[in-house]
Amino acid sequence: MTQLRVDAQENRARIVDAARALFAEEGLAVGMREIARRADVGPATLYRRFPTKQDLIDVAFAEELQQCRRIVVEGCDDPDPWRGFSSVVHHLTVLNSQNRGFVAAFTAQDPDGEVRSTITRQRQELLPRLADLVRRAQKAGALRPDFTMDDLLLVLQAGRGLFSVRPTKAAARRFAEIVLDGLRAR
Amino acid sequence: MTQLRVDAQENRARIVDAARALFAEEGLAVGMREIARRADVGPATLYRRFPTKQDLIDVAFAEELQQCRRIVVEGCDDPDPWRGFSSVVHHLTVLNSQNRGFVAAFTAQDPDGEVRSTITRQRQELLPRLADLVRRAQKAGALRPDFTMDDLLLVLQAGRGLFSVRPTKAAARRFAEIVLDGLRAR
DNA sequence: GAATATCCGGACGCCCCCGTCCGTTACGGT
DNA sequence: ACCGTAACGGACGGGGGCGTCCGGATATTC
Repeated sequence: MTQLRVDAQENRARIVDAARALFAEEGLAVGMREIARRADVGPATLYRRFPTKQDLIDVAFAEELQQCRRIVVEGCDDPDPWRGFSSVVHHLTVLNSQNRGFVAAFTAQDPDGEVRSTITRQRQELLPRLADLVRRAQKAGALRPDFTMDDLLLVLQAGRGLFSVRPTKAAARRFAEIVLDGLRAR
Repeated sequence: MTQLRVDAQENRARIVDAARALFAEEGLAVGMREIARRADVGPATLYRRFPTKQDLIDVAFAEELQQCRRIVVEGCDDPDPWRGFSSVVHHLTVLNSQNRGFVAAFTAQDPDGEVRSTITRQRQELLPRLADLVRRAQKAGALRPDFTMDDLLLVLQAGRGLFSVRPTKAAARRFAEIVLDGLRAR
């Protein structure tokens, strides 16, 4: 791929924008057609740039992925492990609540092959870091000792349920607050 | 409607069973066709008995609705309001986790008319009771004073997110435990 | 064992999505 | 200004769900 023609670049950009918006609002289940319509582009153009929905997902969530990465890295670098941990939970919960598709994309296993989408790779890098953060927070006596990584995924997954009502940031923050109070060591 | 012919009764029963199973496993979005196939019945037969999906939902969730009602009533009758409250949260969370469709059906507003499905009526009866339980638990100093009914719905909605992973009872129980620890007054 | 009302399900027309093909448009280098 | 080619999108065949209709099958009644 040398260089796209400028009109093609514009179309590609509009497609990515549309996909971002629709994935965030409606989730990953939106049809390719709907994305194309929103981008004001024919179906063929969409498929030409992104033969697979996964290709589109990878590009559309690149920004969120960076954001996610920043949240985790910053949390892990915090000298106070509990503050780092609660910051991660808080921010990831809010991020989820603002983007219906992202957690789905982040959590989804890619079908049994070696496909290894960008997102999968990121996940594999971030999870061990989080596990370490959890360990440190527990050692510091701040995080309940029976906490496991499964619990973390549990909480993040639960955040997805918030979408059934209204994806208010306030609601997400409140939820994170309650959960974090439940996770603190007594 | 006088009395169904016995073969028709059998078919109706199989339809309800199929709907119950599919709603629980897949959610309310399952197609009428799929329900009919699972019940080993033609589409027309399904539509003859249940012209609307809501009709089918009402009948299919009758049992869960009773169960839900029992959970709430028993919780409200508990002389220890915190024990009652936590029992409600715990059991409703587990109930949710076992049934993808139920919370959706219970939460859904019926479209702006006076339709008033059975489920809607139940909800309108149970919510005030819960509000009272919340008030008593707070007065007893067991439930965090800033708790609101919105928080309760928030938590129950969040429970729906658990379905994205695996609807284990254990996971649901664990989630309820964490949340309840977060809701307890300090 | 017929007569009859009840009930069944295959089939229909409609709509929408899927991924692809190909005739047309318009960009960009000369 | 011209031309080669990248890029476009309407249209296609296939598949599936929707709610309904109607000719045939079956339970019930006498």
